Amino acid sequence: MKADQLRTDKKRVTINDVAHLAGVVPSTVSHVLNQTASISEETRSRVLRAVEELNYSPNASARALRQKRTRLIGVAVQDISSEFYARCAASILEEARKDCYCVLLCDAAFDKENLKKGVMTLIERRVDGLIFIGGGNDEEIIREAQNAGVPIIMGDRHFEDFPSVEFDNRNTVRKLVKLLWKAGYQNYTYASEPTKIQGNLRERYEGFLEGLRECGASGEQIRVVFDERLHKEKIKGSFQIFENLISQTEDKEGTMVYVTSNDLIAYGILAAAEKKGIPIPGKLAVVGFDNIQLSEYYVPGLTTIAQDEKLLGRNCYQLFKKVIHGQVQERHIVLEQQIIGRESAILPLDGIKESKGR
Amino acid sequence: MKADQLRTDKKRVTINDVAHLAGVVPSTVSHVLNQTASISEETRSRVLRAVEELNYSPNASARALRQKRTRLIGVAVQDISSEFYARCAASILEEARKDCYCVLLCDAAFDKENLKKGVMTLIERRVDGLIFIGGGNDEEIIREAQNAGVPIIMGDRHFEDFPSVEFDNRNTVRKLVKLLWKAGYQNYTYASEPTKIQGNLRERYEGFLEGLRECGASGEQIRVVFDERLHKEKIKGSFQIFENLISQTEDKEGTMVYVTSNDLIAYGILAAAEKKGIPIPGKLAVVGFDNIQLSEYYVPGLTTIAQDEKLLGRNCYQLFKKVIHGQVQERHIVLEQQIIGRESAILPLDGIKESKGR
DNA sequence: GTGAAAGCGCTAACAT
DNA sequence: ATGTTAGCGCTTTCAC
Repeated sequence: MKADQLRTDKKRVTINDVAHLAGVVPSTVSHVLNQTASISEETRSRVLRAVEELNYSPNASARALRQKRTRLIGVAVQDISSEFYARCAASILEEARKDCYCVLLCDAAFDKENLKKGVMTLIERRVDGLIFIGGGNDEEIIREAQNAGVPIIMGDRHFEDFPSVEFDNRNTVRKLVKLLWKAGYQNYTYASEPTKIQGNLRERYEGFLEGLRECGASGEQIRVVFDERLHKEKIKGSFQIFENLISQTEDKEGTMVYVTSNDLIAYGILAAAEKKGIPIPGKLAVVGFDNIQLSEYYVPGLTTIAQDEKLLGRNCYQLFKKVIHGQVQERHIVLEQQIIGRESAILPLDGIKESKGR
Repeated sequence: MKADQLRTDKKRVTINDVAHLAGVVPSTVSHVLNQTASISEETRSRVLRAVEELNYSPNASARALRQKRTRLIGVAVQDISSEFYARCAASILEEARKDCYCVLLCDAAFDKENLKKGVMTLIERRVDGLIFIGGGNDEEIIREAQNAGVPIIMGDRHFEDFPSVEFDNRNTVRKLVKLLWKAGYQNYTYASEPTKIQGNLRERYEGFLEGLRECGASGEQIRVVFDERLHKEKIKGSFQIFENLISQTEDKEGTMVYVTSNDLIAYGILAAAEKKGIPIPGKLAVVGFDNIQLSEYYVPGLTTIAQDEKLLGRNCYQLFKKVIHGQVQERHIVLEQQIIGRESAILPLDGIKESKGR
């Protein structure tokens, strides 16, 4: 036996076996199973009995080859280990399951090469569609899929005119900043991964700046920290960065509020602050992003921005279905985010949701 | 156009097109691409040029149909949204990618019906193997896959004689309890999802009881809480449960230590304790399970048990490869867990890892 | 209402 | 070293 040969050689039951047992011809079995022609009730039940008896399960590869569609959908995420992406994937999986679509997952793990290799494989698999969740700076990979004729959907992201489902990042953060200003915060630090790669991160940052400008904040009141370390191990990176930086804020008059692009980054800052014994939210306040499960119960409760991953996933999937059926009305869907006020940063009560949940 | 018809009808380039352009016959192209025969350097380069020029990408369905193997692997998890399962999946995805295997993910989302439907679809897809991570009480589903002839691997789980990769739950918890005893804790509460479904949870619980028995603890010192609410929304459920229960511990002499089956459950308890103003770890101590990313930075740092998800995933994948190649030596792999002492429960220093990371 | 027949794109055994 | 050929399991015209 060759080393690379599988021992999957066991005979599987085919449509022919079913046909034979039912005393009909394969195409009849196919028609019964797919309801693609009217079959007499008698033959129908004979066929179904044979299917049952042989425990027949149609071969999806053969079907795909013939039908020129696979009922496979590719989902490429930046990092399946992070709660946001995992929830997006879960949502798409849920929709797909109802539909008998299968999901081929591609986890870039923050690495462009991984993404490329994964997407190329998805193309070979002839996925009926490809949903990119997050990411950026990967035009070449998208082109590859585009040239292969794979319908593409962008989730939590925008790229050229590809159909997309996005959150209203800029406006939400602008609104957030205004609330913070109204609450009396004077000094602002924006803490995020570098924004060059991901457009949605850039939008958030711009919303941050816009909001402050509209409030009339001066340059001295604004500090910005972009750091590569905030990409992968966000908490650790954040803790390391702010363990040093944080002391500087103590000199300033008024409270420093940290606006971050991620709850985990916020936790790193909180951890650093606790270590230094800085009172929260008195001398230092923090706002996260994503509203992960823990954020409601962390002490202090984390003020953050919730994104409905389930809604994002569902919309991506539905957009995909529309695209492959050639019925696209609206190509760009924008979803609202929700500002959630808790203890880590005090927000004025009007207009935002106070969700303590307890 | 029929409603159900896709507009994927665009002609894709096939091996015939490549052969034609290169002036050879399809099988030669196949041989070049798969290195399955020796081809003269000259034809080889001609073929490759044609492949390049036409941007040819082989059709995986056709190949699968012919080869009777799909290079598809199914991964079924209990809940992709939780960090543990997501990391396991990420690890398998990483291994599979290197190998040009694709992963079809099935997320049960804690629902047996979901699992069943998902697995049936995976069977139709003719996955070369199926890795179950976690779960239980689903014999019928496993049988279905078994009868379909799909090689099965169990991860973080044991079922009959199926090849498996597990953690040494019983011994780890036994060891943990002994350390807690040695540290002087007198009162113990075990907090977990019900253990009927998942064998590994049962092992942990038994390790807990064994450890305490060996230490000579009396029945009055032991309390056990199994609750359905700890399955899905673990933190919320935990908080709700212990918000009431926790007060009772204040009457007792000595500190109550909570041994839990999950970090999130531990956080629910911590949140409840903080709300009640109970000093940690003075009057109440907590041990988690899984060592999620946040646990190192939470204040107080969470004493917990780390499981190497990457190692689990890798071992599952490698076991799968061995199984399909018919070379299985050891069918059951047991991995060590790691007890990590932090501030939420004090452990004696000897024999365990003090991982503060800062 | 059912059967006959072709073919989706690829690989593998065999022939040359 | 390359070409010929058959066929994987299914669907889908097209006859009857």
